[in-house]
Formats: sequence, C-alpha cells, structure tokens
Amino acid sequence: MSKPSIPQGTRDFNAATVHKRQYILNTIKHVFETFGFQPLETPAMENLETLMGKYGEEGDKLIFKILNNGLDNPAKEVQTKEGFDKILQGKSTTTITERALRYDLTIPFARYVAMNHGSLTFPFKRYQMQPVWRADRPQKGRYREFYQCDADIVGSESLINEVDLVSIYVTAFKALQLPVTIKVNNRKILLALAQVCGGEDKLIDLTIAIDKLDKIGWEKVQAELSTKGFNDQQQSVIHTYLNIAGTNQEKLTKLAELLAGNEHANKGIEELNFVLNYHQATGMASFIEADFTLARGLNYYTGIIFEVKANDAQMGSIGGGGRYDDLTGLFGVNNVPGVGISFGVDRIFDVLEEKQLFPATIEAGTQVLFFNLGEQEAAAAYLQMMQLRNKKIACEIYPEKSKFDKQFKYAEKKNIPHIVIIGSEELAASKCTVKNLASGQQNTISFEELTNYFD
RNA sequence: GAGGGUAUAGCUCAGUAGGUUAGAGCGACAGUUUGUGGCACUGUAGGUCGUGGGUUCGAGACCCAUUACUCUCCCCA
Repeated sequence: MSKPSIPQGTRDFNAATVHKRQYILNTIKHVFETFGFQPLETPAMENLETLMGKYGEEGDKLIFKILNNGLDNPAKEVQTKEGFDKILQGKSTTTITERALRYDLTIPFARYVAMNHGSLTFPFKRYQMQPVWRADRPQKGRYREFYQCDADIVGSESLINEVDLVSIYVTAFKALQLPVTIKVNNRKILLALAQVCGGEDKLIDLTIAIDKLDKIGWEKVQAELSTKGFNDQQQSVIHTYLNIAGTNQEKLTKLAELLAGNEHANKGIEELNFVLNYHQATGMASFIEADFTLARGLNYYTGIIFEVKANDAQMGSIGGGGRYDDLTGLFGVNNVPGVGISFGVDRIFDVLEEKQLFPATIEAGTQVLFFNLGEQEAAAAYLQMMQLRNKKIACEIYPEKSKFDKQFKYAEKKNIPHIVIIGSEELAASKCTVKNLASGQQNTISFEELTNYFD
C-alpha cells in the first residue's frame, strides 16, 4: 500500500487556509456586486473543441483533456485506435477526448454569451469565481488547479467600462490592504509599432520579444529581433520605444511623437488618455502605470490591456485582463465587444501570506468548549450548549469524559477562548463555571446567566 | 519541452572518509497530578533510510536506473 497523495500542483486547504481564502473571495465578490456585476457559474468541463485553439499553441498543450470512458460503439474501434496513435504524437482528437477541464473563465463565458445572446440584456456584466485547471509544470505561484475571479462586460464599446474595471482593481486591493500597481497598455499601440517596424504580420514576434525585456535585457532582445528579421533601423525604433520613460503623461507624449501619424497609435494613445484622465478625477490615477512593454499572452485582446503587480513582492502578475472586440466571434456570434479582468486568488493569497496582511480576526472557530465530566453532567451541558448555539455562538462539547488536562489542551490547540465546566458540584446547584483561557479568570454563574454571558 | 535540487520517525531535519544495535528536536501517548490547562521532569510507541539494481567483506552514505516532490527557464494567474 503506497502512501496516499494528491496530484501534482493541487492542494488541500485546512481550516485556517479556507478562512483566509474565503476572506479574499468574499472581498472580491462584494466589490464585483457593488459594481453591478451578476454571478455566473459554468461547468468544470467543456467540450474540447470549445477550448482548443483559443489560447495559442502553447495554451492548447496545457489544456487538461478528459479521456473518454471507453468505446461507445464497437464499430468505431479502428477509428479509435487511429485516434490513440494521434495522441501518442501529441495531437488531440475527439475520438479519444471529447471533453476537457476549463483553462480559464473567459472562453467559457464567451461560449455562454454566444449560446444565450438572444436572451441576455446588453451590456451584460457578469462575474465568475471558480477553479480552472492547467497541465502546467507547477512551481512557485503556479498550480495545476487554481481559482480565477473574472469580471467582464460584453456588449459595450464604451471606455467607461475600462475605467470601471480599474476602479474595481483599486477598490478590491485597497480592501485587501495590498499595495499594487496596475499596468496598462494598448494592443493598438503594439500593432502600430509592428506596422512601423515591418508589418502587422510581425506583431506576435515583436510582442514576444519585447515582453522579455525585463528578464533578459535589451541586448538579447535585440539578438532575437535580428533573427526574426527586423533591420537596424527598425530595431532602433523599437529601442527608442522601449526606453520611453517618465510620468504617464510624458510617456504618452513621447510615444505619440515616435509613432506620429499612425492611425492605430493615435487611437490607442487616445484610449489610454481617456482612462487616465477619468481616474485623475477619481484619485485613482496614482495606481496606474502606462507600460508599453506589457504584451500579455492571450491573443484575443484587441484594445487596452491590464496587468496587476503587487508592489515589493517576488510574484508574477496577480491579475490581468483587457478588451477583446470579437471574442464571441469565435463561436459564430459577431459584434459582441467586451472587456474583462481577472484576479489570481491563489497568488494574492501567497502574497498576503508572505507580507502578513491577513487580518487577525478572520479565523472564526469555536468560541466555547463545554467540558465533559460524566454522563449526567454532559447531558446537562448539552442543553446549555444548545441555548448558546441558538444565539449563534459557536460551541462544542468534548465528546469523551476525560481528564481536565486533556480537555484543556484540546481547547488550547483549537484556540477556543472560553470553556464551561459543569461538574457534579455545579450540576447540583444548577450552575456552571465559565473560564476565560487567555486571562485565567473564571466565574460560577447560573444557567440563565450563561445564556446571556457572551452577548 | 530544457535544466538544477531533494527523498532518513507523524513533522522539521542530523547522520561527519562507506564500519557493530539508525539519532535529535517538536508532536503523539502515558505518568508525576482522579475538579483547573499553558511550565517542568520521567517514560512509551513509532523507521524494510522513496523504489529497483550494482560496487564492496560490509551501503542510509558510492554508482546506474526509476518514481515522487520542489525550484528555475519557456509560458502564465
């Protein structure tokens, strides 16, 4: 018999952890609802074809596929064996796997909107907080099962939505007391840069290269650009682009000069200005940082993109999102533009834990332990305990008649602040002894007094 | 997909150049103390040293393979 274990990249959550996670989830949920978003839940599994091809080539490999439950029709045996050979070559096929675990919440949401667009009221604002799965190699801050919390608005092109989503980030992280920076960029600006430097078809090569800047440095980025066919003059423009610095306003002004005359650039800059100006008024502009190196992997983004970094923490992004003008187009429903953001709960958890930012009050366990001092005594204690429970005070009784020592230790281990002793002496007098474990003080009071003792 | 690191008691780890019966701390359990905990002291239980092979008179230690975990890169939340 081997030792029990759980799959790589998954975790059990003990009581303390669950309380802390609930605290994060409830905080975010409350913010979402305050901003007028409605909940949605979708199945853990989707049809494979719903997910395939939506996350790029790398993403496809990371989708957890679910093996079909054997052969439904004996006539398909040959076909299925061919399918198995494909799997061995690393390809996927519905003869072997028809379903897959969801990889994020955005594509299932797009699928939902496409299926229900006739009955939804637009603009449609939904939030969703559910686990997603990725067949990734786990490491720090990266799991195979983790929660995402998404808020999206579809059916509206207004930039007020972008403004609103930034407000959500600021409000939520303020509530969690976590200092963050919200990085913003615009895919239109990246597109403009690609046009100026050799054409739109180089957009992906370009974004991949510049995304690596802070990791590998300019020289290696330059080397990569060379191999991708960017000439010296183009590299020089890219270099200037990447070195734009200063305040958000200064950056945008310099960018406008560099990409002067490009239609997409003008539009992209205008959009960023809109959001920044709006937040000048709300006072939230200080959380926003224009970062033209921000690219984000998911290729369905078309407008403003976001990424949230915790200040002074060794952790990848703890949230991200952006505008996609044609997401449901993937499912045959056109003209449903949208914009959304996501919170990475598990990483937020890790950062809060590391920086010790969880409030001390969130672990609400048992408040009162009733000692068990014999059959009669326990029966009497049970009735008193139920009185307290009716008043919504968390209580429990020690199930075995044990020595004081043991019952005290149990209370300490569980951080139970009060104990109630009903022994033979108390029982005879219809009284009980209440002791505060932290202070060591104790009082002997009547049963009636006990009922109101913790009010 | 590429490359590191680790694997010894329930937990955290020692184990020195290969040498008798495998160690500590914490935890658990019991006792000193049968109606008052935290402290202290005493004792008890618990390990085919991840697995398989090899080298050797002798392997927890060295070599090979394998599995699991972990970290970095790629990519991402």
